[in-house]
Amino acid sequence: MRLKKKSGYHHGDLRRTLLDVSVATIDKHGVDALNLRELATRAGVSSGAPYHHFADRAALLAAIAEEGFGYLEAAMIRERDAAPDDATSRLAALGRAYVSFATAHRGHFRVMFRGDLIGGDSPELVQAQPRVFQLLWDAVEDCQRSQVAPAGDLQPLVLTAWSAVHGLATLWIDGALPYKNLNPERLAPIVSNLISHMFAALAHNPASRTRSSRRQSTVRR
Amino acid sequence: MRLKKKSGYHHGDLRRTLLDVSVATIDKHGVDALNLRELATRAGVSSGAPYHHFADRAALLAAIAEEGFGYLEAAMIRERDAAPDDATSRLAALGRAYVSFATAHRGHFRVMFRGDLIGGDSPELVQAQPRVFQLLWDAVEDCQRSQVAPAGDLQPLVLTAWSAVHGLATLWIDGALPYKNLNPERLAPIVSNLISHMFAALAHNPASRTRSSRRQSTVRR
DNA sequence: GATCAATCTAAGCATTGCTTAGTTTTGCGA
DNA sequence: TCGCAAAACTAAGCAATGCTTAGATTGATC
Repeated sequence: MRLKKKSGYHHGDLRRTLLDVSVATIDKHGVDALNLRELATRAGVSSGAPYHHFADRAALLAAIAEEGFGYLEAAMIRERDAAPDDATSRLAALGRAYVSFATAHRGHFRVMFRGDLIGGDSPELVQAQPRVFQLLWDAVEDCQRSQVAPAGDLQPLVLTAWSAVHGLATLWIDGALPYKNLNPERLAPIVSNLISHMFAALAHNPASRTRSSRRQSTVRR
Repeated sequence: MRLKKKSGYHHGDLRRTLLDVSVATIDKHGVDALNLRELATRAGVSSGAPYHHFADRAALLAAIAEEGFGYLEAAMIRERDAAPDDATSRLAALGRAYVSFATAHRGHFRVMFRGDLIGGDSPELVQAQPRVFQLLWDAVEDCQRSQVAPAGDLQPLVLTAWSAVHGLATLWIDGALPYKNLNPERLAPIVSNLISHMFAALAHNPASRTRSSRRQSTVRR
């Protein structure tokens, strides 16, 4: 990953090269290992050149995050539309796409939720995340309409589904899972299985209304 | 958070002070904002002093992570033992404790899973995480024994439970949840509800065997 | 009371993010 | 085609920060 410059002085597509080299570095060594001077050297330019394409390091990372959300959204839509045409299958497909994206694009994923690094100023980035979230929200709502998710407040359901896939992706990427035998291929069916049955099972369990307003009447005043 | 030195030259308990000030800074501004020189100034010592207590920045962060795992383990045990004496309630208590810890000790939690920062060398740290994991594992196993979790391979069940609480905690801490009305108090019942019913419901759903060996016989050769 | 280890200070080196001033190239209108 | 303004890049350097080194101060132990 050291895309060379073509002519002498002008690089040709330095912005693209910087993004690619950065993502590869972050994938291999983490965000903190990304060094703008070394990055410039690897891209074949001087250390000041990147600043003509990105205001600062945070802006570079924000661009990576934005790109990542774009890829993620596309992958989720693709998998969802390729899934069988029932609400549960489509939600499961979204979950699988989420985890698959994280494991396959570690470099992007490692940046996408680091609000502390990228300082959520970029307007494109601010809009990218809610779009992904909306996909999930709509799918859960479909499950509810199809009565394969419990009635009631949608928020806890969406939160549960998102947390499960996000947690799995995060733990995997951080290398926190104490399983040696766990590769990304084995992750997908776990997600599938989880999502497919979780809401369906909950829907038939009368105790699982999700409104949090189950205060006991004795406590009420 | 600027514990002063008592006498003139020697601080008294610099190590403790460094940890406390660090955690407070990380809680407020993130790990990347932690600056050893400013840290030293805040603790009232010169910029070289911290290196007599921590080999480098990574070692300081590792100490914070280790401390965090200790607190987390204690909180989980406390909540579990205070819960009603059935497997489901105890697992739910573990989950609540996990999320509560994360929101209440953001400074610690932000470091605990950043293997890229702390370089997993410290032997105490290496042992701390599996202990927490074991708590979860045992609780899920109890659920299985009590038949409130599906039979079969335990790994996907543990993974699901852990992912859900870890994801919720992570999303919350990263400020990624697009809910304005969501405070830590509202998180706890969501976790409780999720954990309490997830496995129980799954246990009665015959399609949810967790062994991933459900290849169709037609594909088998 | 002397000695030694632990703790701390002062000073400085190397790395890295970013800026500034000037150079080279490209694109575009006259 | 010419000329010029904007874009892209280089070279040099400042400031912040992690870490090291040499030496000063303190507290503990015999």
